[in-house]
Amino acid sequence: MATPADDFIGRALDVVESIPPGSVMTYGDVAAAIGSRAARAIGQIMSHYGSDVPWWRVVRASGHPAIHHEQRALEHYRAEATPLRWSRDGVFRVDLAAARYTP
DNA sequence: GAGGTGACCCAAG
DNA sequence: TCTTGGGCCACCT
Repeated sequence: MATPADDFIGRALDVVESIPPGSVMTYGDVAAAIGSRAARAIGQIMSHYGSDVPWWRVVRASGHPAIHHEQRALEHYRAEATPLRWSRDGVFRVDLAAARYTP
């Protein structure tokens, strides 16, 4: 039976949902997890369907959260004790070395 | 069927 | 550490 998760979108959302609290994955890792390299497509999907998944656990390869959503993501990181690296300008990024989730 | 867009990735300076 | 340029993939109209 073809469940919604069989679609590219469903799989992407399923991977994001599988990320445990306090951990994060990069867009590229999510794309690779479903057998694709469409990191950008993940972002597009998140912008439309991310409302139903912990999108804040998905960050760029540099550790920066979804652009224009940094403040919102920060609230979740602090609530989940996600390891962060702060810059002198008040800019933060996720410490992938400690928070990157590898299934 | 084709083109434009995007919550991106990588390599080099 | 930051910036620039090019490339890849999937979605939407």
